[in-house]
Amino acid sequence: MAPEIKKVLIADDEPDILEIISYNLQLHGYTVFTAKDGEHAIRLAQEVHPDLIILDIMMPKKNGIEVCKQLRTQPAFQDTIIVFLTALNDELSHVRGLEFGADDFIAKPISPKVMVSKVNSFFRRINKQEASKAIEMGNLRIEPEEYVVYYKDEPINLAKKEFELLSYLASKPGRVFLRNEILNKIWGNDVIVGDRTIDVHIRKIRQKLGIDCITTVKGVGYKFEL
Amino acid sequence: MAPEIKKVLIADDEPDILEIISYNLQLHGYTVFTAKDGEHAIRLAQEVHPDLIILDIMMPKKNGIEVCKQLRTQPAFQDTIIVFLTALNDELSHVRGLEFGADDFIAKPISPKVMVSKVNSFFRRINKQEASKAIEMGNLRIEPEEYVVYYKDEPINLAKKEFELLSYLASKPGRVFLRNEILNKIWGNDVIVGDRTIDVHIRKIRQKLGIDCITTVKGVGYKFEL
DNA sequence: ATTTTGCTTAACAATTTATTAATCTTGCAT
DNA sequence: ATGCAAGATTAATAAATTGTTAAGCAAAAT
Repeated sequence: MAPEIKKVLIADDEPDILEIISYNLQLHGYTVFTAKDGEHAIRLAQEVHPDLIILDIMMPKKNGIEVCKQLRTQPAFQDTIIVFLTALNDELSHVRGLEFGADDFIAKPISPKVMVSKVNSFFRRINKQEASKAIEMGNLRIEPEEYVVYYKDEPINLAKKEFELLSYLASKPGRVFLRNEILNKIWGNDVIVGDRTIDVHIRKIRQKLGIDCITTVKGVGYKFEL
Repeated sequence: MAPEIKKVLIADDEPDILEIISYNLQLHGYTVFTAKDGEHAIRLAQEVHPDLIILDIMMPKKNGIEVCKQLRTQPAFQDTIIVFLTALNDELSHVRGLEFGADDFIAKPISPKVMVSKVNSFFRRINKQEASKAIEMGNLRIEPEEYVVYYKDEPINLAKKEFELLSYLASKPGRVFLRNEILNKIWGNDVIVGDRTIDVHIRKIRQKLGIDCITTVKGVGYKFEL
């Protein structure tokens, strides 16, 4: 898979908080992006595709809940972990936040140390999500542990990128993955590869599998379906 | 196998207990790591890969059961022995603990002396676990006790590392072991050896066995299959 | 003390995979 | 129909990964 780099986006309108948290997370190996208001956060998120987004609720331009709501409408942010920074005991925000797709909350004020360990635990959650077990559909079975795909119980060997690509698409059958999403996930959004690279890999997968399970959605991306 | 060093991780929120137990175990040749809360324990565990993990149930941040549950989701901790420290007669914890993958319990309070002998016995169990069970597949039989592999009942002498490597791979046929996993298990996660070391050992195994039972998964690792 | 055995490394060969570039197809809009 | 845009294909090339061999060293055995 692409990056070992763990990207965190933090949005808050207090520069001091941004600075100190950002510094501490960087110390622990995270790549941190900071935004000073809601709109900035959205722009940045779309640019760098963070793995974890931390949003202050009260922000200029667009508050955290708005930002979350808007990001969640995009497929690329469906699985991103989004958490809110809230004042202690702000029940209302909690409720509204969960409605709009937040994954969790962090109560303010928070020490950098606690913040780091919170973030660590979010990433453990992310990893667990990704570890996932065998995917099985019709005659096709994808075994992540074996790094092999079976079609009618016959093993088919895919190369690493091919296997990862197929697994990714098959992780949500029917859902269209944008070319950009695929690049981000499999190649990493800092790696720059040509336009046709994905196509060629898709081609090889189709060829090796011999069955038609990857559909092209022109101008958009690819999806897996039987 | 890798280190003769026996690593024990103890998590408890009482510094005194940590200190006295840790001291006594060290006297008996164990390398001890201590954690003061659940999250700390998880972090440490992932870092040092202890052979035995002792968790107090009641801890800040994350209780022992949570820690256990979380570690057990990771393949690397599937076979690690995890035991709980519990207040005497805490039936409920026992039940829940076993559900979440604990191997055993130690009742508090416990004297350092008893603790040491408990730990000793856990390590005997670990050794027994790792030895003793012969793996047999097709014409191939791996005898851990004898440190010998038989092919069609003809003994084949593998060197120590070769034997360990083969046994490890064969412990889960079909499953791909990452190069890193292999290094961790067979060489130890602190030992640094060159890139080609694994390959050379694999080569020798293949050569000596004469049959093709180790498959390379490029960019990923190796797996055993007949 | 000498030999043997096992582990590691280094250098290079071989193979496999990834990427690009160039050339077709195809569907769609004009 | 015609021209374009987006993908598909293919082959060539680059990059990454592994295989192989030989040699040095250290520890164990003789």
